[in-house]
Amino acid sequence: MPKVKPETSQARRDEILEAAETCFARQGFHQTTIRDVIQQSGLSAGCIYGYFSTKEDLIRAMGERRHARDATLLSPSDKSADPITLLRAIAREYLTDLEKEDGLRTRRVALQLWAEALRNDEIKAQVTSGIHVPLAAITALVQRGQRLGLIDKKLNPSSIARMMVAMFQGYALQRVWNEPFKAKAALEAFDIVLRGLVPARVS
Amino acid sequence: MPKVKPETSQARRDEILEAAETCFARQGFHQTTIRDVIQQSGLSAGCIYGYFSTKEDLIRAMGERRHARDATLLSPSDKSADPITLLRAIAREYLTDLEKEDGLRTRRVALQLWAEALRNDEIKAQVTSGIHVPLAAITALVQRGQRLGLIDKKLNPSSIARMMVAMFQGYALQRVWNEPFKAKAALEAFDIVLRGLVPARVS
DNA sequence: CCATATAAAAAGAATGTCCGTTTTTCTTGT
DNA sequence: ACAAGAAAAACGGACATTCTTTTTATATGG
Repeated sequence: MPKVKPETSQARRDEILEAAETCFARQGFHQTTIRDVIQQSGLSAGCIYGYFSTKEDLIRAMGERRHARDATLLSPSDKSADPITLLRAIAREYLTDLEKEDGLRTRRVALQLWAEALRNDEIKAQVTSGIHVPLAAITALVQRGQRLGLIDKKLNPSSIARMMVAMFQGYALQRVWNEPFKAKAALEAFDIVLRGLVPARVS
Repeated sequence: MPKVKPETSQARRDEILEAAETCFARQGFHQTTIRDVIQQSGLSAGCIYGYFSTKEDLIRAMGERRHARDATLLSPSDKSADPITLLRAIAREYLTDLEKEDGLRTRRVALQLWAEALRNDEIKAQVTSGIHVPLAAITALVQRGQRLGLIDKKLNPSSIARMMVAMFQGYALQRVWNEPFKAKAALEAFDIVLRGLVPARVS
């Protein structure tokens, strides 16, 4: 019974996704034709449709791939250091990743997905769940900081989390438009926020 | 000479843009067909192509329209109140506008434009110039604040401006995805940033 | 260990729909 | 009445997808 080894099959799939990502980053989902993906991958129509039933399916798979990547990026290093330090570590990791050249392609696709989420519920679920993970992590950190007295107890943890995530996403936007972006400067700006979190000193 | 009055002509143009905006907000640029716009507007293909030479042209005009709207929204009220208050006023205006239901349609189109900017240089120019106006305004305010001793002189004004704009844009993203968004909570979070700006007290 | 049969996988041509745009015809304002 | 504006039909091309043919990998029999 001649069936190709699963690892080979998986490799082909990745090959196709890789080619598709290149095309999508360059031209967007809807300007990219299957022919483009064919050309980029060096494969054929029949082959691609063996792995993805439809172009939409390919986009969905693209979303999954991205989702997985970001989930690992923004999850807090589980060390039980103090919350402020951990927040800063998360920001640092995200912002330096943003600065890297090779993350650009990925982030261009991410922006496409953000827009796609407006009209495709499945993509939207991917995108929002991709947000909720870091939201929850940051919220938990802030709460811990409050318990430790490092962060003003009057502040709403989830509002803070939303603000930080908004910042990160906004930076990502500026980055893909090739606006001047320096992780160092962005991190300094993030420190301003951290400074604003500390409880007012009673005088 | 039977030519329609310019005001009528302008009204038609707006009518078309209005219909297009509805379609674009609903389905995105590339899922919207000219036929959709025809149906939505109740006009005809010939008519639309009399006002816009091409679909791309329609998208470009859409971008201009949005650009104009946002330019007025984020420009600082020119009063010479203290910079911190003015920053807060800008944030307040933007965030409450974001909360309004009728701004949603517009912002959905904005997100499409953000993605479109990746592959269309004209749109990209619109988008980035739409950013640079508030960036400059906020930078100037921060500088004034520093001169007045209200803001820590060690901070880089344009980094701060970029951070704030990133925040605003990120909030806009969350908003169009129907994530829970409350202008009040967002403004409180913004106040954290403002608090972080004040110079460290010498003790 | 090689040869071969076989079914999956890939290639490449073919198909039919849909869409942007143009052209032609009709309507309307002045 | 007449030219411009608008409607509606028509066109050509491109695209996603399918279908047919060819190739390839593997399991089995010698």
